[in-house]
Amino acid sequence: MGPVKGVRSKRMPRAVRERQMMDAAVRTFGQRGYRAASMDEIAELAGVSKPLVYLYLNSKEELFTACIRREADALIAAVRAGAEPRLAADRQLWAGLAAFFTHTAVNPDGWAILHRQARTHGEPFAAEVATMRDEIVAFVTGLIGAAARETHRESELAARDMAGLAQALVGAAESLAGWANETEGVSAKEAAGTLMNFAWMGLGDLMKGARWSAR
Amino acid sequence: MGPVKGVRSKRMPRAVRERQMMDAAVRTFGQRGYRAASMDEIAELAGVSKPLVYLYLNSKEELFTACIRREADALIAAVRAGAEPRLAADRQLWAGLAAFFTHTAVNPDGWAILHRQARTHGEPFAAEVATMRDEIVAFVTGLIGAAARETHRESELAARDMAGLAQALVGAAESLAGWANETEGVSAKEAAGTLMNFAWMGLGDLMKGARWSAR
Amino acid sequence: MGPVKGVRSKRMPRAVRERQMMDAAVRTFGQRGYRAASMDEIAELAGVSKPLVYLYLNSKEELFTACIRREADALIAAVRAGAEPRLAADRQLWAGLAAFFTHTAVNPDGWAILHRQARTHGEPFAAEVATMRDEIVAFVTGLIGAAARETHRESELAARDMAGLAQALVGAAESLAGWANETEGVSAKEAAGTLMNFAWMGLGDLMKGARWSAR
Amino acid sequence: MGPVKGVRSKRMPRAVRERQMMDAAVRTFGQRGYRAASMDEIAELAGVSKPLVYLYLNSKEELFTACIRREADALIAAVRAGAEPRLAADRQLWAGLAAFFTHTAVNPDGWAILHRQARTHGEPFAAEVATMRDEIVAFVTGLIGAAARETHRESELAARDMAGLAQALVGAAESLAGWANETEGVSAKEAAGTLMNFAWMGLGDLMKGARWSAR
DNA sequence: CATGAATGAGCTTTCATTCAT
DNA sequence: AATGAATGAAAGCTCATTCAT
Repeated sequence: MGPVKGVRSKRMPRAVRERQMMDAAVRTFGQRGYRAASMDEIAELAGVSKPLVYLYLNSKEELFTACIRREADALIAAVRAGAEPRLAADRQLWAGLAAFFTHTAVNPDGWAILHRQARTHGEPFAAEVATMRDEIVAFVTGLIGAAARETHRESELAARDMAGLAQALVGAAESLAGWANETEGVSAKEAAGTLMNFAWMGLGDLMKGARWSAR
Repeated sequence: MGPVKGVRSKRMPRAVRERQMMDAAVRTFGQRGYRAASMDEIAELAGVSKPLVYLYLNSKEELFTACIRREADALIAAVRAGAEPRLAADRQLWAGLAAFFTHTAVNPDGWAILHRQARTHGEPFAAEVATMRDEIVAFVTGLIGAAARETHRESELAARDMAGLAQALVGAAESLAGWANETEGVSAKEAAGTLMNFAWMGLGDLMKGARWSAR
Repeated sequence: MGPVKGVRSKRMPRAVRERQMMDAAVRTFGQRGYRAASMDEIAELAGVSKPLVYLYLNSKEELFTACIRREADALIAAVRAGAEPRLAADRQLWAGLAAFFTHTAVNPDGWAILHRQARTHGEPFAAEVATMRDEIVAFVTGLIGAAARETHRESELAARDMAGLAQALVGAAESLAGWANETEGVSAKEAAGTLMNFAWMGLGDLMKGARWSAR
Repeated sequence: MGPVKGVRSKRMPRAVRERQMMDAAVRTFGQRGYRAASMDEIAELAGVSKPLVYLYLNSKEELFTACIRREADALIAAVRAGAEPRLAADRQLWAGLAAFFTHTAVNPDGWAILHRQARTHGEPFAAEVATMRDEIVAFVTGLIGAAARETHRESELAARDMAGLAQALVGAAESLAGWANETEGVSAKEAAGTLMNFAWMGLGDLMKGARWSAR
């Protein structure tokens, strides 16, 4: 089971300790929020004394920034790993969404930090996460453009339209991530399916009985 | 000109004073966040002494809750007022979205409280705003259902599907609200149009050149 | 006897409280030094809570600066009050020295702040007290010049020589202040007499053009 | 080139290591002050780990005391070496002063420790440096007595007067040391000359029995 | 001989909240 | 109706000091 959280286990190499601290910080920041989280609590959860946290991570601000970066990188990596580039664009989108829902479900504190906390506590942090979100939006925009080219020789979608659409899609995904994690029995794949139906087919078509499917 | 903010003017009826305090609180909470906002700052901005804030609003927590309620009610009212019930369901949806984008653009501090702060600072506040969001989701779900009935005798959309779709739609709207407020020259109606295209027509149709229009 | 130090006596006008705090701060800083003095100790000695000290004096740094200024002003005022301008220059100097020794004897903590602490704890504070010392040096330089003119039509003392002499005289006075305060039974007037013997008889010869030389 | 400061070089004899540490400590204490200097900084500047500093010097307090002693001994030695006992008393005094000004100019951190820091941070340290100062004052008192005997068979200077004069002279010297080190282009010999003018010409008259009086 | 890992204790500062008038 | 005066409690951060290797 590894060392029990909250109990001091002495003399570990720095890298290990640092990981423990970051884990504790992500959990505490995710659940309490940046301001409400105290360094005392983080240190206790990590099973170390407060000075050690400062020795390794320097300050609350730097610690939070480090958490944001770690979680952002992990999320991006998960999505990219999910969306295999050999697939068709719409299938890539579906797979990316599924990976996204899976990752956020498995890693709720990290998701809370990125989605809620970082954007609520001042420019430096918000900028950090905005960079990551922009990366995802760009990724999605690229997929939409690719899909358009695959489907029709001459797409009628202007660049600015695509940006708005990508914003809407990402926002919808973020919202569904919360919903899926809270609603009993909604799996990541299910959520991804719902969103693909919504995004790809549109409400109008859905009402006529049309459905998007992986093939 | 009315009483200048930040300057003490004596002896006003309670209702007026209370309004001044709430205005100051919404602005301060919206810009600083719940924790970073200090009662000192709120009192000063309201032009009253701190004990008076406590006399009327009891505590920081209650004050924040009161702000959430006031802003939530105002937002719901704006959306309901926008979506005239005599219109067709899709037009109602469009009108409601336009009203939503307009209200959030005009009232950014209130929107920040609802969208960011309340959800980030603990259950009691999150629950408060969840209630409002559920109300909006229910409203949207109702519109989707109505549209389905208007269009086809037997809708194939199950209740649970509709809930997910409504979640996605509301999330997309929230995301676009931020995007529209930050992006130069994107009006509320434009944002509503973008979202209707996305939601009603779907990416698939959009690529074929189809567009949703108010008529 | 007034309110006993260290015991809380409630609800006093701000000016009174502020004076109590400054008194406590001068005493604590003077005896412990800037760094070793804790705001806790100052607050306790002043008979108030720590937050009140911050409310009125803002920070440890500002509090220390305020102490320096207050004590510097008091010392300058004491010396100026002692040296009646109607007297001959040498008598003015004697009177000023006597006032200086008296003030430092009566006010040892204030003197410790100016002479020891302020100069030992960083530029901002050192600059503050340097200003005052320069004022005193200028005052003494003026007296030396006046005495020279009174005694001999054409003084042979160059400006730079006088600056050095004034530095030496002030340094000697500072040193004697410590010695007189520590040595049993040395009064302020006695110390002033000793220093006048040392300084004046030397100066008197200098003014006649005499110089000591290595051979 | 010798080992570069701040870089670890392994396995040196204890005496060498200890010297490096003391050098680093004198510099750090002299520039930052006793409290503001951190053992971390000292260890880093010495190029060793903190535990080694503790192993050799035991504690911050002992380290500081050791610095005071070393610098005091060095200063005394410099002054004694300067004042050749074969010379006449006034020339001895001049030479001693010149040596003093030279040593403090060359060794500003050591002088800061003795003159400023040690006297500012509590009895134990102040006592340490007071011993050294007393030694210098006694040395000067001896010179004054010798000069008096050389000049006049029966000196009219009582012992206590001489103590006061020596205090004044030493204080003047301390003050001039600061002035000379800060003022562009004032050499040690020049400062010694200024002080001899000030002091000796006055003392010369005193020895002839002259006295300044308030009337 | 030498150090990486770790902490107890203390400091400055802030804030929500109340009392006496 | 309204406020100047005051505080308990806690938070971020630093530092001298020690252990285990």
